[in-house]
Formats: sequence, C-alpha cells, structure tokens
Amino acid sequence: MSMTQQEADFASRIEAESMQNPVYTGVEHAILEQRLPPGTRLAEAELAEFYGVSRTIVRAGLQALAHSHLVTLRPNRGASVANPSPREAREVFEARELLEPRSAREAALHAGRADIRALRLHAQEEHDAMSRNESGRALRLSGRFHVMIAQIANQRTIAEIIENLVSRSSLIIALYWTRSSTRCDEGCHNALIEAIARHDADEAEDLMRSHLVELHSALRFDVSDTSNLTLKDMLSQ
Amino acid sequence: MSMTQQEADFASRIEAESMQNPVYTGVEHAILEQRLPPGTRLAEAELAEFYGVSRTIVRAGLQALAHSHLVTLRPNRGASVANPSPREAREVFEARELLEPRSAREAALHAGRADIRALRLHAQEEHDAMSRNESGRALRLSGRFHVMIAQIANQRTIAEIIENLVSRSSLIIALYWTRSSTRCDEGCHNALIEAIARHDADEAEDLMRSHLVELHSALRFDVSDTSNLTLKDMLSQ
DNA sequence: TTTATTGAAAACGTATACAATCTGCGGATC
DNA sequence: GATCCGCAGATTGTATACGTTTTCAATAAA
Repeated sequence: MSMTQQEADFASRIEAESMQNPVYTGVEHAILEQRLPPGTRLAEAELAEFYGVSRTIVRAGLQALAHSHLVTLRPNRGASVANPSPREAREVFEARELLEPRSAREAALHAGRADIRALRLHAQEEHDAMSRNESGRALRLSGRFHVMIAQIANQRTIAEIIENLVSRSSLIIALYWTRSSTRCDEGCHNALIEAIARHDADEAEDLMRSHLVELHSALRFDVSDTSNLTLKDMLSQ
Repeated sequence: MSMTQQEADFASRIEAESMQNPVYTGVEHAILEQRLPPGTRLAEAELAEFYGVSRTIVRAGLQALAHSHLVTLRPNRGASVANPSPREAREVFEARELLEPRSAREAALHAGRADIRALRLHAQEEHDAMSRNESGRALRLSGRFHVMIAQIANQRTIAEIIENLVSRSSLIIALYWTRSSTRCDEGCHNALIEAIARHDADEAEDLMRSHLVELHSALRFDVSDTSNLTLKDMLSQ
C-alpha cells in the first residue's frame, strides 16, 4: 500500500462513512445545538421516516453516535440521547483541561495567517449567532472554535479526541449549566485569538486553561428537567 | 431518568453492543495479537462465514472497529486492517506520553491491595506468555497492562481514550517496531508495579514517561513487508 | 385504590434479497 | 506490444421481511 494511500486513510476516511450518513449528521447537529435534550428517545422507525432512509442507515448512524458518546444504546431498548452523569461531566472537563491548554500552545506556535483569519471569522459568526439570540447555534459554534484550535495545533489524533470531548460538553452544558448566557465565551475566545495571533504560546496556554476552569466551575450537579416536544419538532430546521 | 440508570449508562453500556459482537471481539483480538497484519483485507462474506453470522453483524462489527481506528473502511471498497502512517504512529505515542504518565501518578495514589494483586498477576501472565514464545499474546497483554493502570487511576473517560491509543499501538508496533523482543517491557512493568505498590506517585509518573519514550524511540519509519497467509489462518485460535 | 396479569401493538435484532459498484480478464484497436 | 473498452464475477450498499423482545394499557384480583 502506497504512502499516499496511507495518508489518505489517516485524513479521516474512517469517519467519511458516518459524515455522509444523514442520520449521524442530522442528529449530531441537533444535539450540539441542544434541540435534542439528554434522554430524548430516538426511535429507529421515526428517524427512518424523517430522513427518508431505511432502518439500516438509521442503525449505522446511531451506532456511530454511540461511539461518540452522544447517544446511548441499550439492547432491545433502543437509542436515546446520552445523559452524562455528574461524574462523566467532571471527567470530560478534566480531560479537556489536560489536553486543550497544550493544544492552544501548539496552535499559537503553528498558526499561519489563514488560520488566524479563519478564527476571527468564526468568532464573528459566534457573535452574530449570540446577538440574534440563536443560543443553540452559538453553543455549537463555540464548541467548534475549540476544535479549530486543536486542528491548528496540527496534531490530528489529539484534535479528534478533543472534538469528541467538546461534543459531549454540549450535553453536559445542557444538563448542568447554571448561567443563562455564554457571553463569557466571547471575551475568552477573542483574547485567545489575539494571543495566538501574537504567537504568545504561554499566554494562549494560560488563557485556554482558565477558560476551561471557568466553564467547568459554572456547572452545578443538581436536578434538571427535560421538556417534551416531539422528535420531529426537535430535528426540524 | 434515575441516577442509577445514568451511572449504568456511563459504565460503558455503550460498548456492550460491540463487546458481544463476535466479529468485533474476534478481529480485535487477532489484530492486538498481530495475527492480522496491517492492510489485511477483511471481506464481509468471508468474516460472515467464519463467525457463522450474517453480513449485518459483520458490518456492525467492522464499523465499530473503524471507530477504534483498528480498521479502515473505504466506500464500495470494503474493510481492511488499518495501516497507520508514520505521522499517526508519532501522534499516537505523543498522546500516550501526554496522558499515561498522569494516569500512572493517579494510579499510584488510588491503588488498593486488590489492584496491586491484579497487576502482579497480570505481569506474571505476561511473563509466562513471553517464556512460551507466544509473542502475540504477550504484546496484547502488555497493552492491557497499560489499560489496567489507566483504569486503576479511576478516570474512566481518560482510561477509555488510553485503551484506544494502546490498541492502535499494536498496529504501529507491527509496522514500525525494530527490536526483536519486548523483553524491556517486563522490567519496566515490574518497576511500575513496585512504584504503584509503594504509592510513590512521582516515581510511577517518571517510570511511565520513560517507558513510553523508550517504546516510541524504538520505532523506525522505513519500509515494512506484509506476509500473505489466508484470512482464516490468521483468525483461527 | 393498588397491584398483578395478559395480550396486542410497537420496537428492536438479524437474515436475506436485490441493486449498485468495483475488479479483473479477454479481446479489439492503434 | 501497449492501451482501451466491455462484460462477467465478486463485493459492497440498502431495503425489507420476519422472529423476538419490550411496552403499555385494559382487565381482574387483592
């Protein structure tokens, strides 16, 4: 097998199958935007009808989502949106605090002009979503910002791990978030971009660490309620 | 949803589906023992016949293996054992060097008597496998040793990430390993157990770090050949 | 009122059928 | 001799059928 083949494999051909599965992409999108709250039941037939595919495709998508910890599968009981425990929530943020500061450092060292432009553009999109009160979209974009930094750090393996942890954070925030707005994100993210643009590795690392600690400390592990819209409502748009 | 339910979910009900899929467990086992070298084609019909299940089960198992980066899926071209690039190999070990020393530290702090007994027993099994010249088995057990430490550290999220990185390391070693034996493992692992038994966190962390650096430095990224046994031969026993 | 039972409907698990795509070889063409 | 079709066989992709399990409401008993 040639090296180009090998590199192509590594460039995430692995996920290609999932990424063009409408169930995977649609449900993931809805979870990241908190339109599908934790615990929501995901009946196979309902998803099959909504996306116009057979249950075969639905099951493949749900299995992929289960591997990302966004969905829980229980034998003979079907799928539901994952419901991370307080312990899992704490562990996910501990893992992020271990990995992301180093990624921010590497990003500051490796970022090119195009990377910084992309980050600024993304921050603008986040800002727009916030000002239009599209809080779900804002949350998803906020997560993607962290993934972008990990990708700029040019360590695909770790970037992939971070991407997964960030996705799970959306569910954790849905369950345990106390503050009404994510406005702190805007300042933190902008400060991070400036540090990266200056190639100030120490500052980027510190900013990322404190940003994550702040997020983590805003979680409260008491009860939370789930509303009851229909599955179709939550997937639409 | 009750808290016990939630905790049960987190206790990896997610992987339960995969773990009782004979294709997943069988092919994973064979890859970890290097009976299935990188690049080996995994035809669905062949696996279906060997395990006595339908292609439905085979496909589910292969998709799960692809998510673990042990198998590569290419649309309309089928599955083959993953062929990690030098870059991926480097990144996997970099990630391990970032995560595992901290896990060893936590394991030293948290290990109970039962944990230490299990580690010693496991080291004995590793030793036995080596002395019986079952190098594949020895390699798989050596990987499991690292996973055990991560589990003792009591951080399931990170333990799961490490488990995945360790699995991929078996493929990397198959491709890029230069030394004939893994005898260095035996000494390193025993020293680690003693440090953990003494609850010497600093020592455990250092030993793990140097162990991983040693493994990493024994990789050579030039050509390598793949033999050509039949799939059935490699899966048997 | 509460609890237990039970049976029908709904949902999941697996196998299989068929369509779409790829592979490899033989033959035609240049 | 090399290259380019083109078809047959093999392989993967998707839908569907059917058996099994679960769910839930209606009924009966305590």
